[in-house]
Formats: sequence, C-alpha cells, structure tokens
Amino acid sequence: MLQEKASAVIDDHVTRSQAREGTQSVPNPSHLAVAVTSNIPSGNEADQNIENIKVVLHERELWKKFHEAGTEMIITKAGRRMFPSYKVKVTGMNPKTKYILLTDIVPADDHRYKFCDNKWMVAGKAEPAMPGRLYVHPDSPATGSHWMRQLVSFQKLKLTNNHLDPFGHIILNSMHKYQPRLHIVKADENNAFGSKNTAYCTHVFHETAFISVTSYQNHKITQLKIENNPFAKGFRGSEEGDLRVSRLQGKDYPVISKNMVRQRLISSHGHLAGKLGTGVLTGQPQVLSSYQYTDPGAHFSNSDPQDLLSSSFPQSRDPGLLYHRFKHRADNARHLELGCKRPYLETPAAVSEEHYFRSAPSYESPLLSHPYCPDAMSSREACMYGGTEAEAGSGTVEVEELSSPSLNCNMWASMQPYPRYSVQTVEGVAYQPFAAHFANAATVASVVSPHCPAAVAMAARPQADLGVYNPAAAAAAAQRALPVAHSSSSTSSSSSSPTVPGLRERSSHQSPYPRKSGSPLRPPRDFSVYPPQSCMSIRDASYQYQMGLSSTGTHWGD
DNA sequence: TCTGACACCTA
DNA sequence: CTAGGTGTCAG
Repeated sequence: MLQEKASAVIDDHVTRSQAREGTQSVPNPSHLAVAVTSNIPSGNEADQNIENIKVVLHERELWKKFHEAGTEMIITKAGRRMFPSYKVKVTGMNPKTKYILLTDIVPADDHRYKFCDNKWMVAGKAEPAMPGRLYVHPDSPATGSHWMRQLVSFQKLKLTNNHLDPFGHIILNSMHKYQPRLHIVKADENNAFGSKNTAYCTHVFHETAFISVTSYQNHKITQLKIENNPFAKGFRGSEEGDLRVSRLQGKDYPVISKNMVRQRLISSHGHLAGKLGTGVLTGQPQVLSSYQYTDPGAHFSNSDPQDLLSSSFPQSRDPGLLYHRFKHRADNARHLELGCKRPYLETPAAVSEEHYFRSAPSYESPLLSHPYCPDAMSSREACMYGGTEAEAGSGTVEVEELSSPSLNCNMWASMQPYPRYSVQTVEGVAYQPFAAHFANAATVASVVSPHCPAAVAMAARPQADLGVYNPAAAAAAAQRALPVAHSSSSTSSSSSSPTVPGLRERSSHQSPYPRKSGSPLRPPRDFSVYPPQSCMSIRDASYQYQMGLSSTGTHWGD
C-alpha cells in the first residue's frame, strides 16, 4: 500500500522537490542538480537542454526503505525484474527535441559479498565484469514532451545471471553490488549529423544500488518485497498484521493457499526460527527487521556513497576478460520472444571506458563500430545491449556532479563503480561505460534506432559477432550511432579524470588507470562526490568520445 | 549456491 | 481468459 501509491504520489512531489532537495536532503552528496544546470554549454542549444534536464527518482521513499535494509535484487537465468522498479520523472527537456533514455547497471565496487550474521560483508574480489548491457527504454526515441508527460518506467528491465543470456537482459554476477544509471541521449536531428554533438547526461540515484542474489539473504528485504510488490501479494499476510497471522495460523486450508501458509510457517520456522517469534510470519516487516537489518542496512547504505568510494578498488580485474561473448542462445532461447530478443547487445569486453572529458574533448577515436544493426524489430520495446565493442562515440561529457540522486551531466565520472576498476576495466575488460557513440549523421537517429528494438536486435546479434567487433558493422553502425554502455568504469574517478572512453579497442590499450584524459584527473575517489548526473555531449563524428568531466560546460566541442 | 516447479496473484 | 511476475521449497 504504502509503497506504490504513495510512492507515486510522493514521487511526483518529490520529484521536483527531491530533485533539488533530494540531493541534498539525502544523505548523499548532493550537489545536485544545481550543478547540472549551470553547466551547460552555451553553445549548442540542444546541449543546453540536456544539462537542464532534471530527473527525479520515482518512489524514492520506497527505494530508501530498501536501501536502508540493503537492497537485494534477484537474478535468474530467465531474467527477473527489479522490484522497486526504476521509474523516473523527467523535466527540463526541450519538448520538441527527441531523446533516447536508457539505463545500464554498473558495478558499485569491485567486491564480492556474502551475507553473514545478518550483514553483508565483503567476501573477496569481484568477478570480472560482465559485458555491460544497456536497456533502452522502449519509447526511445521520443520527444521531450513525451518523456515529461508521464513517468518513465524501466520496469520491464530484467536482470540475469546467465552470461550467455540471449534475451538481452542485463547480466550481473550474484553477490555483487551494482548501481543502476540512467542516460539521456539527445537524438535530435541536429545531432544527427556527425558534426553535431550529441549530448547525453547520466543520472545516478544511489538509493537504487543493490546487491544481486539468487535468493534473498536478508529477511527484511523479503518482507519489503512481499509487502510492496503487487505480484507477491500472495505472500502477504493481510495487511493487518494480525490477519496475516491469523491466516497463517488459522486458515491454512481453504482460504489461504496452503502453500502460502506453509511457506510462511516454514519460513518462519526455518529462517526465523527463533526470531520470528515475533511476527514475522505475519509478514510484518518489522519483526525481522530489527534484527536483521540494522546492520545490513547501514552497511549498505554506507556503501553507497562511500562504498563506492571507499571501495578501493582493487585492482584490476583481468584485463583480459573480454567477454564478448557470443551468445549462444540458451535453451531458453525460445523464450525469447519478442521484444526481448533483439534488443540487446553486449559489449564485449570492450569497454573502454574512458571518458574523455572535455578537457580532452573530443577524442576521436577511430570508430569502432557499433555493431548494432538494425533489425527490425518492432516497435519499441526496450532494448538492451551492450556496447560492444567498439564504439566509441565521441562525445564529450561533462561532468558535473550532482548530488545524490541523480543528475547531472557529467556523470560517468561520477558514478564510477569501480573507480579504479574502471580503469582497469578499461583495459581489458569488459565493463563498459556507457559510451555513446554516434555516428554522425545517423547518429542520433541511429542512436535511437539502434536502441530500438529492431536495431537492437541486430545489435544483439552482433553480440555474437561482436566478440570482436566488426568493422562492417561498424560502418553501418556508424550510421546509426549507438551508445554503448560501458558501465563501469568510467566513472568515478575517472570521471574526474577523464577517461577516455575509448573505444574498446583503444581502450583496451589504455591503461587502466587514469589517465586519460582529460584534463582533469581526479582521484578516483573523488567521486565521492558522486555526482549523480553527468551530461555529455557527443560529438560524433567520429566516434569520439568525450566526456567531460567537469561539468563545465560543455562545450562540446565545438 | 543455484535451479526449476509451484501456487498465487496482477495485468 | 491468457500471459507473466512473485517468493518459496525441494533438490
């Protein structure tokens, strides 16, 4: 109850207020929005807009509840939706300009976790990042008025632990902490041509960070899911605490499903065992929570901001990893149905992440290609893809840091999941930051389209191909552009320093660390700042990427 | 730890 | 009605 509606309501309100506030209010750093606005570059009109775009996390209150307890997201072979779903309220867009909205989920740090003693603890180093995949909102590309008209929902996004996932779902490793990010890419005509710059912004809401699991570890989280997710209604007691209980106890039979009852009982016994005494069964969240959560939550939360930061990252991961995998379809393939399939692409290892910041503004990279091909898919469903290889778009980014929630433009840097990591990643790895590449002309369009299902689809295939990248594709791609996502890395620290995004190829070379770019280097951790958003513009022509870290305006280049 | 089947529920 | 999203449990 609370959750949904409330959230909705709240959100709206929140959104705005939050946006600003949010950042602040929230524990995080906020720096928020403010930053955003300012920067933008004067130069391009469009660009300006991007910077002015504000994004508010919908149902932030609900997200916070989960965050405090240490959000967990189930990942399955078939793909599982995130529960608090990722929905945002967007304002500040140019009503007539077209934008592509997409999300990616990058590692929040490079640790592997275990849930012991009701707490999440670091249990080693993270596995190599997977190919980052992007989930393009099904409505993309669409005008600013479309996006601002209502909440933008990414609820259909699915998470999987199947590294060979054929559906385009976002691939994650279990027991690792991740941070979802939202990217807004301009798909305007103007941008289309190479010369133009395509701008994009990244928004990060730290309260959406989560640890991926194959089964819930923290009972509190389970309870929050049951109580707030409509599809888990069957596991609710009644709302009233008693009722639930009563049901459990009393009614097993007819009324309530046996299973439920059992489950509850069982669970209570088993899991809770002693603890339950209280009322866990009922579904009351509270009960457990006290125990469990306390710590965990804290833990988690801390992590966010800090974690990321703190995490030191360790080291690099293997550079070698590239994942490009080609995906085979799994058996499941059949599932694929429609939409899904196509959309995603992966990025192989690629990832480079570098970002170029403005300082180094445009870098041009050679292009890589984007692998995306257009397929035809139908409409727009969301698509996911990974960046494959190469791509690098050229874009410049600026980073600003915004506050907590999201925002701003310079993002990549801001987020970085693994600070160093990224870097490393860059090297070999997989993670990719989101890079957008755009081909020139088509760029935008392409961008869009690529995302689009059809395109995506193609893209997807590319995966297979991808492994390596194809030039050809690239060429084609070139026409379209696509963003790639790399997640990772980029970010944070890098942000500060610009990393270069590079192409994978390049990237591959790149040194892991920082370098790059940009002018500014920032220490990795800087990101403590953690700006939530960042914006970039891409320039495309070649696929250059640029990311500007600094917020500053970006001028893109031009 | 993870997977698949299951009942229950939403849409 | 069907299709599909839930957590749970057995394995």
